[in-house]
Formats: sequence, C-alpha cells, structure tokens
Amino acid sequence: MRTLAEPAPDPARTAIRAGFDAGHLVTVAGRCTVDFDGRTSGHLGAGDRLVVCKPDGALLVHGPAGHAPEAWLPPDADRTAACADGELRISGERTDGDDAVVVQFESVAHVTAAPASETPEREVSGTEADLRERVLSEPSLVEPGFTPLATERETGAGAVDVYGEDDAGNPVAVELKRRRAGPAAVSQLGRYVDALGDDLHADASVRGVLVSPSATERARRLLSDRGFSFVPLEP
Amino acid sequence: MRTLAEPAPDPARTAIRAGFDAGHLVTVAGRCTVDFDGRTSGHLGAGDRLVVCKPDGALLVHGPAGHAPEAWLPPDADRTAACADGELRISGERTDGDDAVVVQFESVAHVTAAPASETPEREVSGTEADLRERVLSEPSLVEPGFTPLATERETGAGAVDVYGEDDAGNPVAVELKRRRAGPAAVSQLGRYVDALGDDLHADASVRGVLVSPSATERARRLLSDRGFSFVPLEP
DNA sequence: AAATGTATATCGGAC
DNA sequence: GTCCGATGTACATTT
Repeated sequence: MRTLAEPAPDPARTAIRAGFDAGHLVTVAGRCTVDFDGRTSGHLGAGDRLVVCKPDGALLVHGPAGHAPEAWLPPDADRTAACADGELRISGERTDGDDAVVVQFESVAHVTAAPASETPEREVSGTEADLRERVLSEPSLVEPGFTPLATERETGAGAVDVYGEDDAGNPVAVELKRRRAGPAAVSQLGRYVDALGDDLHADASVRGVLVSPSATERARRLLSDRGFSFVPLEP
Repeated sequence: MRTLAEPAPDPARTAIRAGFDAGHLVTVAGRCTVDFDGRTSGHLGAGDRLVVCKPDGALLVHGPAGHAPEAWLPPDADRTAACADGELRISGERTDGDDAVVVQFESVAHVTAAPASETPEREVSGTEADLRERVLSEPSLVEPGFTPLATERETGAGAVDVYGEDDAGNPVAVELKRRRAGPAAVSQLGRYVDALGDDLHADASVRGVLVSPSATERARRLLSDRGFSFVPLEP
C-alpha cells in the first residue's frame, strides 16, 4: 500500500513501477495530455484526469465526466512509467502492438497503489438468461401449446435462442430480448427463420416469435411485415 | 486536494463528503461488497475494489481486472457517504430512481480527492465519419460512376449512411462500417434498401452496397443472397 | 422523452 | 484463432 500526495515526477515513477511489480492497482491523478493510436488515433488536450492501471494490464484514463474512459487499453497491455524532461509519463501498448496510449503529466496530484486480488464472480439477475429460464419453465407464456426443443440451436445464420414447435407441430424460432426490442432484433429473428427454412427444407413454414418486455413501433411493423408474432414478457 | 491513507471510517466519510461538495473527483479503495438494483439487480461479494466518483455524478466500481466497471451509476446520480455500524458506506441512485448502488467497505486502503475541471474535446480519427468523408470526396471508391446525393437520408427504416445513384441512375444505399462487418450490418443495409423500395415505389430496384475494411464469411453470403455488393475500404 | 445506430465498444462462448 | 451476440451496455443525434 502506498499513497503519495503531490509527488515529484521521480518518486511518482518509482512508486508506480513498484505498484506494477507488486501486482497492485495503481491510480495516478493529475493534469495531463493523452495520445492514443491503433484501431483509431486521437489526442486529448491538457486537463485533469485519473489514470487507473489494473493488475491484469488494463489502463483507463478517466476525465471528470462520463461513464466511459476517455482513453484506455484493454487488459494485458504492457505499461511503463518514466520521467522525460522532468515530467511523469505513463505509456502502454497492447501485446499485439495494435494500440498504444501515452499519458504525459504536467503535474501529479497523487499516486496510490493498493493490492487488488481477484474478486468473486458477479451475480446478476434480470438478464436474458433469466428470460430464457422463464420461457423454458413455462412455455405457454410464449403461446399455448408451445414446446421448446432446444436452446441455442445452431442454424446457418447463428444460434436461435429457443427453438421449438407450436401446437400444430410447426417449427418456431424464438428470439429473446431482455429489454425493449428495436429493428435489429427483428432482423436477427428473420435471419434465423430464413436459415431454418433452408436447413429444414421444410414443408411447414418456420414461424418467428419475438419475446421481450416491449417493442418499438418500427420493430412491430417489421414483425408484421414478416408475419412474426410478438410476446410481451419481462425477464 | 486531499489524500488519506488507511483512514478510519469517520475521517474517510468526512473527506469524501468534502470532495463531493468541492466538485472533486473522489476515489476510494478498499475491501468491500457491492449491491445494485434497478434495470437488473446484482451482488458482488467481498473483494478489493476502487470506487471512482466523478464531479458529474457518475459512480464507477472497478475490480482488479477488466476494462468495464463491475458496477456503476451513469452521470447525475445522487451519491452519499455514510458510516453505518462503524463501516464506511457509499451509496448512490439515479435521479429518476431506476438504479441504485451500495458499496459497503470492510476496510479502506485510501481516499483521494482532486479537482477535475472540464477537459478539452477529444479529437479522434479513423471513425465511421472519416470513412464517410473518404467516400464523399472520392465516390468512385464505391464504384465507377457512383454519385452521392445525400448522407443520413431518412427512410421508413432509419437513415441511410450514404444515398446516391449508380452510373445507370439506379438508386443506391451505402452502409458504412469502420471495421470488419458481420451479419447485422447486412441486415441493416437490407432494411434500408427495402424501405427505400417502398418510399420510392421505384421502377428501378434499389441497390445495396456495404463499404467496410472486410466482411465475415456469413456476412458475404447474406450480401450475396440479397444481391448486394461489397466494397473493401479502410476508414 | 423515445428511437435509432455507433463505439478504439468490451466480454464471453462456440467452433 | 475468428465469429457472433449480449451488455444493467453508454452515448450522441434526431424526432
């Protein structure tokens, strides 16, 4: 554990390197500029930011606003801290060399390093998997007589969330969305229905059902155009 | 600017509140559990994490790994720091009341608060907008004789990236992707082509062109099925 | 406010 | 490794 307030560049660099070596989670706050290059390139002018270096190699550059970092490197990046021209510089690049980030500090407000071992898995409920369980445990929620036969059934266009038969024995593809569905969800369902039609070279046509809490007007129109049905259902 | 190393809960709470009031970017590291509820609900067991509270009201809970926070609240959340049963607790909820996060600390490694004023706009190149500029400035990259007529042209299914005519005067919808395109991109193009066909009740059929650095095999098959063409082009 | 699509999306699972 | 879809996606833009 290490905490430095307004360190000079040299001790800052030393503490950051020590944190990297110890596998600590390291934070550096201060006024800096940022340059990144790779899949895209960009520049951030001088401003107050927080740099977070995680033990897994991730690097995040957070500005004063927003959920998303202003710049970042995904896990497994190679990161280094150095002093150049009397200023602290943190840089990193992905091992595959595709992306690189350089953070150049004009001043450093603080440096911290703290151990951060693995955390327990997140448990989340209300996901699409929960919606699937709900449908499988009570198939009549989809429609009376619906019989699920498989989940993640592979087609030439990808895996159908739930595949089954209606009360007349017609094949049914069910697409699940945990939240309000838009046009993309209907297209996705359409690709599966088309692919199943090819796969089965069916006599009976494949039906498509979208299951989600709600659907946008445009999505409903697309459903209607394709003759698909919509079942409002919460996860 | 404030930096506390291994503070007791009470001074930690005081420093965090002071940081909120001052509009500072506040970080708190330590061993904690996290619960969140709203669009979904979830729980994170005890582990070492970093909590970042931004001046705009965002709250991020980062674990030792990964780009994404383990839990978060988007900007404009109401956040509070409190001591309960001798432990520090940071909680927050969205103003619309949809989501809430509670972080309960068993121990606090450090608390920092530093000013973070607005930063200059980020400049990024290599985006889809750059690809569009490239196509507009040199339309023959799409195909010889292609004439752009509009960008973001509205259809009943959404806005086409670039709309134009081929050398024979046929309407053409161009869908741009800054990176390798998959099936969803082809479906998107298909929705626009279909909608344009309706809008124009055209005598000449609408053509579809996907412009992207590359396309997956499945995407190419879907393009072929619809009679669309593919133009490999980097942003 | 709702809808639609982009993102340096990231992430995980299947093949 | 590539591909594909989910994400508490967030976010900007437009209606």
